[in-house]
Amino acid sequence: MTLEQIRKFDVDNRLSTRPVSVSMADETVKADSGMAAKRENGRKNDPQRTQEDILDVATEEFTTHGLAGGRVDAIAEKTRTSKRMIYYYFGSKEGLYLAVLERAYRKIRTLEEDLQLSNLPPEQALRVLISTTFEHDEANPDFVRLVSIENIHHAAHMLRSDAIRDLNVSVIETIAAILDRGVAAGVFARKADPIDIHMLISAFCFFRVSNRYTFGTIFRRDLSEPATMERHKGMIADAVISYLKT
Amino acid sequence: MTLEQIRKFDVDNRLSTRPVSVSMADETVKADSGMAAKRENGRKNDPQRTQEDILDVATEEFTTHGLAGGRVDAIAEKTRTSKRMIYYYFGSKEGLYLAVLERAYRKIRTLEEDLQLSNLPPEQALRVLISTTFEHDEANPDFVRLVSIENIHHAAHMLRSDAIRDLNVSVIETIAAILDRGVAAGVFARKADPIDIHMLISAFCFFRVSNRYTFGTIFRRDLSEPATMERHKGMIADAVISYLKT
DNA sequence: CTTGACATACGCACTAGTTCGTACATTTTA
DNA sequence: TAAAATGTACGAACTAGTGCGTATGTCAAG
Repeated sequence: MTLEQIRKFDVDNRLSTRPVSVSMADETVKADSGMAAKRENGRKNDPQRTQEDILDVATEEFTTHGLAGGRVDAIAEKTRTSKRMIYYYFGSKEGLYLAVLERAYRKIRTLEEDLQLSNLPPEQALRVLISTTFEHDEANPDFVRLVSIENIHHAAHMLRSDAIRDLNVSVIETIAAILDRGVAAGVFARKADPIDIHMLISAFCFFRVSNRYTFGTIFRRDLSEPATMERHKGMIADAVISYLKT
Repeated sequence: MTLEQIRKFDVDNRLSTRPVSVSMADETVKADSGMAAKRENGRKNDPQRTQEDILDVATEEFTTHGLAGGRVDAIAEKTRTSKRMIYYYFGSKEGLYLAVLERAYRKIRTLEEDLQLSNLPPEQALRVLISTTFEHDEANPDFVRLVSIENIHHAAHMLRSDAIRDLNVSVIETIAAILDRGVAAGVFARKADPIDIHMLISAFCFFRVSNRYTFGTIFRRDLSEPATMERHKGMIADAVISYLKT
């Protein structure tokens, strides 16, 4: 009971925004807005680089050991800076974790946006989208890991971040448009729910990466092998499309 | 560096089998073999019940907080016994976690075995199998959680347990038989790999549960709603079958 | 059917080592 | 010189694991 309370307090308490902990929000703005001259010459003070460095190391640590398993001291050691700086910039372990999570989400948003699918025929557009999702998850195991960890924690941290919630909406709109065009053109027989379709695609792509180890151990199969990857990519695309055509 | 070493040492060191820690293996045997008279009357010494009690609480703790996040003291507090007993029976935190994991796997093995699918027509057999998988994952979020946690730890604990590895093989044989019959009967056009098909089914069913929180948060959708469940169950079945028929 | 030796089951209270976080001092930049 | 950035050393709380003593049940001998 006492332990539970302490643990809960710990989590709730992380809301207190430390001096610079908000700097994550305008990070990019800062970099663009004028005085980024420090980075060029090999001077010393370089907050942006320091923060990025910390985030890189922290991502690695958290994705490998989980949130509770990740050690702040271990992160500090692998950084070119000190533990003091982690707390200076991110306020707390949870603050750091949240920053890692937000950065991971921000990274993928950009990738998903510049897909021009509206001029492709529906079926082909869907295949491109599936291909992209597949390759994205395959190329970003860190992201997959973080999402898995978030789920273990009931998405508690994601709830606090408005930024994260608003992201994947665009994917749904893209899918919805493709489905509508497909039905209108008569290539898709079924009027499916776009979120369901997104889930069908996402589940497979995500699972391949998230459950790589247990699945690989049980069935003694290396899921990262190129031939296997190609076969799987084709399978999920065929499955989705044949489903929509039925 | 030092921290890493210590952590690794910690993990490796848990192999040492404590006096009674093997009792998990012949747990059922013990219970059946004669003197189980203790349990009936409300006497005091009751190893089986104590161990079960500990495992119940530990399952809850680990699935909620992860392996590193789970606290032995917290488990001990919620048990009707003491922390000393946890170490008496399971040797270490990792030992306890492993016991939890094994029990979870053992539980599902029994369910999967008594499915008589060989006399059903292929398509229907597959639908029943998919239905079963779907409902199993839905009904056992603890199991799903544990597998997710195992993946974060690179399936390190599963590797040590021979018992776990040998389980899911039967599912593959079942699927292989169905696919063969389907192709022979001409209802399935495609000669698919049974492990791939298992993955396609498993991924969706698993993802619905494992990513419930993040998915629910992003798309504001409650995946445990009956109507949604039924729709999803139908979707994955239709997708798999239409894929095989194409 | 007692009695006593012995093994198993159990609990209190403690320890050694971590782990997050911070107070204080110092340097760098503007 | 003020403000931002950084390093060092330390502490309070937590956490896995244990030493030691007690209770409970078993079994064999008297």
